[in-house]
Amino acid sequence: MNVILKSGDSMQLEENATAMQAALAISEGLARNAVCAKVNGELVDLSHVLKEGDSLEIVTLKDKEGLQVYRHTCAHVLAQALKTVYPTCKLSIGPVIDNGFYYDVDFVTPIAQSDLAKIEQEMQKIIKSNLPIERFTLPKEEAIALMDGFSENYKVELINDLPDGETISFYKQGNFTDLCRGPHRPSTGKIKAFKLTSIAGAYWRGDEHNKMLTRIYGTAFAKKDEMDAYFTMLEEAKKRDHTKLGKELKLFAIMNEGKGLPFFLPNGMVLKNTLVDYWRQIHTREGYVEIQTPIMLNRSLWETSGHWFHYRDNMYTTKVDEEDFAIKPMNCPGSILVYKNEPHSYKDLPICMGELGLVHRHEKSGQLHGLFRVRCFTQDDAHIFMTREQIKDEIKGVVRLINEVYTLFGFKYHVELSTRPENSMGSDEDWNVATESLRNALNDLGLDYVVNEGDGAFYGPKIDFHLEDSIGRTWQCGTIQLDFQLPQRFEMEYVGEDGAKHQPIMVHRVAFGSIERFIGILIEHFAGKFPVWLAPLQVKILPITDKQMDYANGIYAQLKAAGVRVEIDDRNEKIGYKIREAQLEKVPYMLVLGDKEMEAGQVAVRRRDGQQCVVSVDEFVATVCKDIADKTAF
RNA sequence: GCUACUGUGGCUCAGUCGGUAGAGCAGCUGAUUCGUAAUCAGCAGGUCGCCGGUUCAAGUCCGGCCAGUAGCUCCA
Repeated sequence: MNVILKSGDSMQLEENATAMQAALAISEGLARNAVCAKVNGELVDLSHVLKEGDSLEIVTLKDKEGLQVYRHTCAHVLAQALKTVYPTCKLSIGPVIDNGFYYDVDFVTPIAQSDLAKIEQEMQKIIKSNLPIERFTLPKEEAIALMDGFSENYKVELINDLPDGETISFYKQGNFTDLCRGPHRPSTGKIKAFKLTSIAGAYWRGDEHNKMLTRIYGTAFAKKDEMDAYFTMLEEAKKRDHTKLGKELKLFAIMNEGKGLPFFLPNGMVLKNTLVDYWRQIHTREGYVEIQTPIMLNRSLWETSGHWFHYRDNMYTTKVDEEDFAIKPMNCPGSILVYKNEPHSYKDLPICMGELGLVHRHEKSGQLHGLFRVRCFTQDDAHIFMTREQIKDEIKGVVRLINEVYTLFGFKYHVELSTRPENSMGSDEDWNVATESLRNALNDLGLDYVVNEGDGAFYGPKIDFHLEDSIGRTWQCGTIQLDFQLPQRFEMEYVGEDGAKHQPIMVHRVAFGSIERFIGILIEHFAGKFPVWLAPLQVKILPITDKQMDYANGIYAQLKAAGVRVEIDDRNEKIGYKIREAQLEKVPYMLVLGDKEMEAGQVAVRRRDGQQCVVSVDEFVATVCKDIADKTAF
């Protein structure tokens, strides 16, 4: 018989040959590295029997799918080890995730992190005994009976939810059998490098009303050095953790007196203000006006907006003079009141109203994390009020602006368009116009984007920006959301060309998202080594002895006059000590001043990255000023 | 909020079997005036997160609370 290979060539095989036999026929090396096969686009075991005309691809560990299957097999080894060490535990699910795998297990007595070593040892034994992994199938009823016999009630529940009449596949290795779609590597001995990394709680089926099971995380790699590289990468990520750097560089602090409520320290405040200055500059250029609305408004406003009923649990409220108030969790209602403060004509539109709004949201305590998830943060919010016809061009303007911001910081990003969800409000026509406008705006700009069908907000479709930091993690920051609901609830209007009243379309948008979160991301992205224009301290002058103090003071004054953030380290310390300290503070420029420089009217420049040069004072001032003006990074 | 883990001077951490706390850095004082990542010496600094319990005796064991970390759930 013949099968078609990935290359398009056909290969002749004996009748009833397996994928493994096909791999062997191609080459012994391929057979050795084979994890599973892809037959007619579906992943199958190597023991899969081929048929005439099948398309065949041998999957190895080099393929993403091959690595996933490998890790999945490792998850089964984990499960087998758990059943050996803890015979009374009950297994639930054990899938592959981005960098490894996990297994959710219900233990009679909880296990601890320290038990992982013992489990790993048992896994090693299973790997060493190189048990063959065999697939078999059963009809649904028998499958349930089998799992019931093992008292695996979670597995029984899973099978029960599968469609009637379906045959259920199982994988057996030694005395251990697990419900599984497969495929798997042919034997347990194929696992080379693995590690159990952590344990955590996880709800059965991801529902917080269900029992919490113990999740054991692990990872596996084809080779040990690949795994070592992975753990090294994690260590690197830890070094740039913004909570750690935030403390070391004295940028911000979160005190016990207010959890999730960050304090900005002087250095962090410089960073924040610099970002805000930049934000104002580009928004003014784009024709935005800026407003500020109160942090707290009365109940009737929040009833009109709907927050009082739908967002109550997350709002901080208070009662003053018998009247209920809420601290704003969002800026939009305030912005709408500003719009409604005077009548509008179609000639006024679009109105782009920006607000750096401080919002408070009572997020659950367990989800707070550094500056990434806080209870009080500043949104670089703006609302655009416009006519239906203006949607596309306005969206394009916002997308361009967000692109400009992310590009400046060197972030790559991807865009997602979310469309109408099931329980949405507004007419079909509104949704179509809006969604098409967003789509056309993205198409016009030639941007690639993913569509999330039905993932929009109930009040309108949206575009989200997910930015990628320097080590490949993604964060959702910018969003552009169309809103049909609030203009209606607040009875917003403008007078059209026809003299009649019309309802404006409203857009909510943020570029940074939350300034706090954005700063957190910047800290990690730059590992604390901010570009000169953002660095809290840009230049540190280091006189070698106090003989150079007058000279240092002169340079200090000159830099200060040029608007540079500069300090002199005038302590009686050796130059090596001063350099070390400035280096740890990650100051972009250090100026070493000794007799030589003083006599020549020069400065010895040491950059944070180790580069050194000697230049005239004027030349150095010009360099720094250019770095700041151009917002360049090094 | 849930599960697990953690909490010792400003920071990083040690503290054995329960016997009432230790280092380095930072700080202060003095000496040193020095050429590209730590000069030397001295001083000072802690109710061991908080509250309660067990014990002759608790940083250490137990319980509750507070806070942090990882993950889950959530982020209209």
